[in-house]
Amino acid sequence: MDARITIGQLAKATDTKAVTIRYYESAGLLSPVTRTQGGYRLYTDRERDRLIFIKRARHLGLSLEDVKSLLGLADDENAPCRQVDSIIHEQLERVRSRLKDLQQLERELDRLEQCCQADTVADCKIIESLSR
Amino acid sequence: MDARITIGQLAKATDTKAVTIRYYESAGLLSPVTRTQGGYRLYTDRERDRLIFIKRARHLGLSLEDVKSLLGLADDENAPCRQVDSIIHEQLERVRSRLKDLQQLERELDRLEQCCQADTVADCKIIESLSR
DNA sequence: GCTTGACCCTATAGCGGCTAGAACCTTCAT
DNA sequence: ATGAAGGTTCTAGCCGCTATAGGGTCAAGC
Repeated sequence: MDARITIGQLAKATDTKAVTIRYYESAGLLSPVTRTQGGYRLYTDRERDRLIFIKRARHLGLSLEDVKSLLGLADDENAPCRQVDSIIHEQLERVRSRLKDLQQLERELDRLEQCCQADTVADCKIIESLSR
Repeated sequence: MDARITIGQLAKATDTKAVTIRYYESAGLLSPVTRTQGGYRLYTDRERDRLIFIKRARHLGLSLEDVKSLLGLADDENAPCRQVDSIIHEQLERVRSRLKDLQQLERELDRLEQCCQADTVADCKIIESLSR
């Protein structure tokens, strides 16, 4: 336990790119425990778990800012769960709103696609529809 | 007819910001017919219509690159409609794929939201789920 | 003709979340 | 001692705008 791994090993272990890990560091999400004399970043299981947490949260579509908040809350056992809830809830609302937009878009594109049987742009209903 | 309007008037007429119009110009989508001696851009109805076309296409979620292609096709009466179709079709596919992802996401977020009734982060199922 | 104020100009930097590249340094096995 | 593999920092690019700074132009009213 407490084994130290380099950024490349951490990257492989979590299926992340090393550049992305460095980027998360610059964004204040994940720091190496220490460095070698030559400046190589070193990580432990703790950071690996943290990175997995980050990836799962990102997979939910959360912004890095939200992920940062979640990490802060996760670090404090006494933090009110309500704040976690509200981050998730707001994301759910964003996703639902985006879904509505996309469904509307799908209908429009589908209608457009259906309506054109022409050969040339001169008779193209799609172009016509965009030009009105 | 053939009245010349400034960028601000075009912006108001099409509900676009002047900076955005300039940006479209820099992207090769829309140029003023001419300029005043002092360098002010001047537009006619033709550019207004073109900008409306751009806005409609953007509203369909098309990239500026795609919009540019559509404009090129629209300018050529003899261009094959097939190319227009395929731009629309590919966009529809992208939208459908994104819809699938988002629906999956909605389910995950919904599940997460349901499962947490705790007071503090120590018992929070959401955090637990992210940490596993 | 002159001033005022609304409008316009260019150039540059920033957003988010990475990704790519250059130019260099470290580590480790042989 | 050497060479390959992997690490370092820094800078710039992607998309589609948006914001800011620091200036110039235009039309109207006096």
